[in-house]
Amino acid sequence: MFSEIDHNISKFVSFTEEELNIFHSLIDIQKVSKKEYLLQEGAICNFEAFVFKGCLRKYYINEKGAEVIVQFAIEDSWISDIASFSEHTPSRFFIEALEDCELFTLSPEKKEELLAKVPKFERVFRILVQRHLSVTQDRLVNNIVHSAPEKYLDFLEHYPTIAQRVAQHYIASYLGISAEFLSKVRTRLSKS
Amino acid sequence: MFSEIDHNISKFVSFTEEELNIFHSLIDIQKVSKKEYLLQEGAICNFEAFVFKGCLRKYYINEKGAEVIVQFAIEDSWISDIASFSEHTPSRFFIEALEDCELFTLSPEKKEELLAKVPKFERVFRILVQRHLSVTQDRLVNNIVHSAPEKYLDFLEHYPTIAQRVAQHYIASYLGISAEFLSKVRTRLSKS
DNA sequence: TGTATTTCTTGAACTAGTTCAATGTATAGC
DNA sequence: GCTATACATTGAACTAGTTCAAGAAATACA
Repeated sequence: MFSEIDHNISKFVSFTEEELNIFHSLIDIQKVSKKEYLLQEGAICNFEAFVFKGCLRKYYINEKGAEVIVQFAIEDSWISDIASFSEHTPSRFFIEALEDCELFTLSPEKKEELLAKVPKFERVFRILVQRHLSVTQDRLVNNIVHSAPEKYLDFLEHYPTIAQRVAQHYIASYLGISAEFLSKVRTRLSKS
Repeated sequence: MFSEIDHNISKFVSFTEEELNIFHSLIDIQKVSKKEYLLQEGAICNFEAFVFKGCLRKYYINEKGAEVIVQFAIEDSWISDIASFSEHTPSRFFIEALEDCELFTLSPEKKEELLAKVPKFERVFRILVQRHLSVTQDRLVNNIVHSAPEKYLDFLEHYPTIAQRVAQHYIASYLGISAEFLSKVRTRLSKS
């Protein structure tokens, strides 16, 4: 049951049985059904969640009232609003389950407790954030420079499983293009 | 001489005199003249640099041969290529001084040494990366959703000093719009 | 199984932003 | 102070992407 998350954190730092037990005692299991929300705008995000089953989207509503998807999370990935989580400020984001999900969650208090008891976790979280930053920077650059077809192909390459699991208009929102145009891009691509 | 950098890291964690001395003994001072490069594409980034004087840009060259600026760094900010730095892989980026600069730099080896001697630094670096991630995420979202005038106004608001210090076509590149269009946007904005 | 709802496609009219080329304006270095 | 070079502006022609509206296809679920 803990094998996926143990594997995920052990990519960077190795832990003893004992240390992993402490970790396990501090994380909670949470189930979220499809269409349920893990986080609502205005709430303070009190978790860092590791997905071990299911798929979620994180989005916000812009000034024009449109949803803008900023992240999809599937198995073996983490989702949270770090700014809200670490500074205890209200979130701008919604996190919604797109499928029935099973998650491990860590609260700010338990995270501090974990860091106090097993300081090695500072390193794990630093590296996790670092990787997340690297991915976000790539995505930013990708987004600034590439045309819609390029962005879509890039998405397919990076997230082939997500592309099959979520509705196309969600992908359009994630890529920052209109759903109609994505559809046109797809037919154009399939003709070549 | 160390006061700026000490202040920068002490925003998150407080240190004893002793700990700061260890830190100071491990960082190097480096001067870079205008138009000189701190990092070239293909090289392995062997530093995390804190700018205490001057201004730099980080960019890469895309498939079409165009420069794409991904970051400006001025006083009191950090610049590096984390992916290359932490995984010892060749960088895709150039980092060029736009003015004469003075920096503190930390090599991967000395960073490890610092973390070993003063583990509290894990926390500092985790929080620094976390903040950087937060800023990058905002920028990404901003970029996906906003029109050129909105992006430019947003830039002016967030980085008023940079806007005055660097050439306009660099700002255009950072915003992901053409230099000509930025010029048109500016005249349009000044007429209202 | 049938119906409601959500998702996807297509076309026509439009808009934001690009590209290219030409001209004007600063600035740095000698 | 002059000249070369880098930087900024403007206009005209173009292209990528949007918006709106309507219909088709897929899916969910009672």
